[in-house]
Amino acid sequence: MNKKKVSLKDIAEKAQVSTALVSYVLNGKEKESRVGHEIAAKIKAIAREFNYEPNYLAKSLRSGKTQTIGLIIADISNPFFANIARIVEDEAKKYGYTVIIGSSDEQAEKSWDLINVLLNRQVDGFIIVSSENTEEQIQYLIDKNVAFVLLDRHFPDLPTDFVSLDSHKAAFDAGAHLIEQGYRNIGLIAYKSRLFHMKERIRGYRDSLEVGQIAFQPEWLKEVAFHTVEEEIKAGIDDMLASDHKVDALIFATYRLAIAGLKYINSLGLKVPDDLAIVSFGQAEAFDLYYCPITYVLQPMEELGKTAVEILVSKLKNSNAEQQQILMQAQVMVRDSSRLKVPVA
Amino acid sequence: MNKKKVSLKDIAEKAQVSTALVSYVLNGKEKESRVGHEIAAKIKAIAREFNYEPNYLAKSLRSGKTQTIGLIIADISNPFFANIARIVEDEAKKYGYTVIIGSSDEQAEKSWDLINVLLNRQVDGFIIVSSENTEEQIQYLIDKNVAFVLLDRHFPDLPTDFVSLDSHKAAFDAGAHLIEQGYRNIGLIAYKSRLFHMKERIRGYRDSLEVGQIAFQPEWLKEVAFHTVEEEIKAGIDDMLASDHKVDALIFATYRLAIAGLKYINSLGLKVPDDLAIVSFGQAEAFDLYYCPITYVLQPMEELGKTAVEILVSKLKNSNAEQQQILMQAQVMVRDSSRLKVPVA
DNA sequence: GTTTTTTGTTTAATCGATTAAACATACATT
DNA sequence: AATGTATGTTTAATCGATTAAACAAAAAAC
Repeated sequence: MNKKKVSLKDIAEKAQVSTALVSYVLNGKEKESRVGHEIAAKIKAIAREFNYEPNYLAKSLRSGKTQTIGLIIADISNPFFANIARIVEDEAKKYGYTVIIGSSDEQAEKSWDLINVLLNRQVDGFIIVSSENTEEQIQYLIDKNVAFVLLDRHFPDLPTDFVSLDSHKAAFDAGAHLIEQGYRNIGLIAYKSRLFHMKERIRGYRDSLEVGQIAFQPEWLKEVAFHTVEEEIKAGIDDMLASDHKVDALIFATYRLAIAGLKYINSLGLKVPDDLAIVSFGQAEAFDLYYCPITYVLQPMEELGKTAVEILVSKLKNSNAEQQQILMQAQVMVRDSSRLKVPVA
Repeated sequence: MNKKKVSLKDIAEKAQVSTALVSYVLNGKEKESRVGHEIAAKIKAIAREFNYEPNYLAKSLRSGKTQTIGLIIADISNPFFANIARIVEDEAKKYGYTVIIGSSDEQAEKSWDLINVLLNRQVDGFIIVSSENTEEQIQYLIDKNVAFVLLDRHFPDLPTDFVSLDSHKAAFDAGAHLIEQGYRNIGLIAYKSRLFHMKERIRGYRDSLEVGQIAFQPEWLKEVAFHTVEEEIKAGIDDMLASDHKVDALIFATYRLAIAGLKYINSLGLKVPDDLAIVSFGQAEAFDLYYCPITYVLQPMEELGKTAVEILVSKLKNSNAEQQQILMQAQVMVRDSSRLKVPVA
């Protein structure tokens, strides 16, 4: 609906030259194309006067580059991803890229849709937080030779660039921390998922028990389905508490799980950490506000996001740049919810 | 980086016809353009076989429409805006639009940048959550005849479409609710801002006191600057508590303010609601998790977002559609933080 | 005074799709 | 047979920018 925009042609007409000259001058190619000084100055003046802004569509159509990145995440209304999105947005802008965000809701099908929509929109590349069962999508991108970087989650069997968290180490540290604080019956609530990072968190947790010489009890590990989190968490916690090896500490593998779990723990009237110590992945304001601040696994969000953009941009510049596979370290931020266990008298 | 995409021309060559026919057929204009049945079928078959997807850039360049909406918000990492963004994203997709989100950080300058970047990207229209002092930007869009809808905030003096909350009524209700629950010394923490919705929240609060026949005390109202929220809130709460008319209830005008305020209230060891009742704007998970669930002003986010998209889309379809100015009603969701005041013995 | 080189500028193809207008046929009317 | 009307299909301009190649005129070389 804009008033007709100023085009190269308008400037060319006004300056009485061809559009070629205008293009050369406005792209700083006066030297190579040896444009006359006076004409160049004249063109610049007119461009300024007309407030000329090039048409990105035309540029993109010609160049095949849109200076646009597609960011696929699970859900922008989840604080974790919203944070990531913000960081990616800011970082991309530094390199002159615009970001288009799409939420997959952890559904492979939606993820497919997004990839297709964004490819149609000719994004130059993708940053993807993969959902379960999307290996074929990734393979498709590889086959099509589309540039992309996986963020936060990756597939160990696929040869892709990625920037993820060392989930095994993070979960191990979380478990080790609880053990150190005197807890012995430690449960983990994770998602039921084939995703590698989730499997790694489970493995890290179990390894921490093993190193701590604690015999793992099957009922300590609950893997809940994405779409029935609320109910399964309740049942899971009930089960853990009814166990012969009643848990005295609980690790949540993600922020969403922690929110749901803590709500239920509240409703049971359990006191944290006396009745149940807590460590969770994913920092959030909610944790600060809890009556007992929650110990959490701090993920280097800023670095994760920035590095992903960096890698993608360098791939876009040089398509045969070396593959980068980066695992970043998390840090256990100790708060009250995992304070030293008071031995039961 | 994709393998060369299939274009109309490729199909035309394969089918031994001109690109015009292919275009007609694939756009369902076989009838009007009376394309032969066999040829049409052939073209469709080839298109399917080649897995043809039209190039949006070319389409857009020709049509002048990009089927893209620019969404300008304060900060995507703020849950309130992230929610809005998600709703807008989903709703826009239903109409075939893609959304590009930009965060202004409440800074007029960044907002300008975003508008320019997005205009260059040829977005068809905007949905804008305005920052302070951006009236001239809005006026610029009006002058340029760019389609847009203001969301959540609007300028009463500018003739624009908008979808906002009835902030006066919402704040009034919040105040009235507290009065009804027996609180008499009610404070309000708001942003220091010229923005209308903020002024309205303050006015609504004051009107509720007046109707409740409570004499307003200047120290009950704190307007804190955006960039020094933390410190100013602390000072403000200290002041309210030290007052001769010590507050027994507090309203927060936004989610961010509530988070900062509650943290400080926690650290002071005050108990909600016995020492201080609370009502806040903006629902959030954090409120559910608080030891005493927070009474909040429920904004009809879903409807706000959907309606904004709807209005914008109808404007894009018909540029002289009637101007829509919609104020939606919020609802006070009563929880424990504003329970009936227990009279001090 | 030619020929070559340098300097300055224009032409025209291209990216991929859309669409009015022109152009062919075939068929129907009178 | 001449004319009119459907029915199919192609041509070519267009959106706005880029850029190799062609062209022309002036300056340098011999």
